Amino acid sequence: MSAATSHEPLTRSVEDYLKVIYALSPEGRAASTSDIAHRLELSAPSVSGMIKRLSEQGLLEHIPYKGVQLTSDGRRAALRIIRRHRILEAYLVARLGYTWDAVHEEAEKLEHAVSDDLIERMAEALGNPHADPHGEPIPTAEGWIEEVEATPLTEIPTGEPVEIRRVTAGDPDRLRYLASLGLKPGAPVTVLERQPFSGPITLRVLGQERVIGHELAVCVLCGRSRRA
Amino acid sequence: MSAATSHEPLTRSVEDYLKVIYALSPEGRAASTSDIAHRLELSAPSVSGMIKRLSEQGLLEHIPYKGVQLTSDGRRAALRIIRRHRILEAYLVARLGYTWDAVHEEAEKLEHAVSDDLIERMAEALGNPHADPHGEPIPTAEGWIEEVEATPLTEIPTGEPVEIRRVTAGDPDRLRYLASLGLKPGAPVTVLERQPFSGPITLRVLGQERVIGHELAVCVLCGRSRRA
DNA sequence: GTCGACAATTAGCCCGGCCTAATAACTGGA
DNA sequence: TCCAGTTATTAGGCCGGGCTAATTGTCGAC
Repeated sequence: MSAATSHEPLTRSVEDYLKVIYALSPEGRAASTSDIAHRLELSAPSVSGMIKRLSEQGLLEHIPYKGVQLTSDGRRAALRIIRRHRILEAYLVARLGYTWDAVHEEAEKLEHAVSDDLIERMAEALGNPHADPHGEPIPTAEGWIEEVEATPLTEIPTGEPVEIRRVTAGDPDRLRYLASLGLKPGAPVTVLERQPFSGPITLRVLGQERVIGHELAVCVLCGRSRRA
Repeated sequence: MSAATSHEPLTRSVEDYLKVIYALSPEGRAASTSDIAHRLELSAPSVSGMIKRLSEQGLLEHIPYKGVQLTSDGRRAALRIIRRHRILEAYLVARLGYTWDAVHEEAEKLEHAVSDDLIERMAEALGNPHADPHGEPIPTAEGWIEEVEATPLTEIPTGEPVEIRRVTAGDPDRLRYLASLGLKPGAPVTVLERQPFSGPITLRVLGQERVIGHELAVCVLCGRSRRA
């Protein structure tokens, strides 16, 4: 345990590692060194070295040649950073006129610099939102995160009216394009037709008929309309 | 010149050095290694080393054993950081409910992380203020800074109505105390009496008579009321 | 069961930015 | 004019966090 419990501030690097490890290890599965390296755009040996340090600090569980998982301390730290990131994104859009395609980069830098106090003030100013502009759930300050179940557009049955919950594209160009079609969280859509073999999908959104490719459609996650 | 013109991003450390060197070298005078070290709470050899690197990068003019001065590139960079810092302070107070004693620390970290874009959005949201909550002038994006002439309360003639321009205390406790007396930028004050030998000063502010010590009074800079 | 492909780790290096200890340069008084 | 004290710089080291090259594990195919 030792260092794990003591609250030495984490470095920027460490925070980035924890974030991607969280993203790469859904439900207790382990993240591989090379996946982490790929996500962070670092060499595998660099990641290997950091993994060793972080497991010595009690933030990771490492089974050599098998992968890593966050410990509960690591998970808590990761969720704190994710909370910062998503609140920042929400604030930038709501209060400073950013568009949803531009916030990620800015939040990526700020998340390492803001104090908890500032984050809570931003959250409060926004009425404690529970999702960021892309529909990603915002963890609470206590480290609880809502599990949003949502289905990619590619798997929604035709004719069933659904609502967009999350858009998982990161690339600004894709986000701008999707927004131009009205495909943003909260928008009601109905899949009209789906071509086989990863073909295009025809849908109705905001009264318009639209066709989008498979690659984009998998980023658009939907669920039944919340308020029935 | 070389590196000076190219816009490689400056590190956090470098930005801090430039800021304090700017603060320590008023009107072309040189800043000494030990003064810089003291302000940054670093050892003198560390500063010596950094000075060498920064002058090689064209940000400083260094005369060994004599001191350093910012080059025009260095000055431009310093003013950019100071702009960020002061706009951040202003924004935090105006939009997120911070008090003027709490903003410095937060801005100190954020100034190294925010983008120019974000800073300009904040400035615009505030109507492009020309001073931060302590009355310090905010440099323009082009690197011009207003020279505010102001006189410490300790030198204001008795009986002359003046207005507070700047409060140069950094310590949160002092700032809170001054605010509790109404001694903030913009407040009209009149010195009623001054005791000799750095003694206390009696003044009228907001219709109240107050007595403050010499040490605090030197931090309160005043000028003739702007709008006559 | 062995072999090859590929993933992961170790070895050894670099750089930024800090440190202490040792040395060198100014400066003001005797 | 020289010496002491102060101030600055050089020497040499450490740590975090990257890198490449070399080595070692793992595992599926034969």
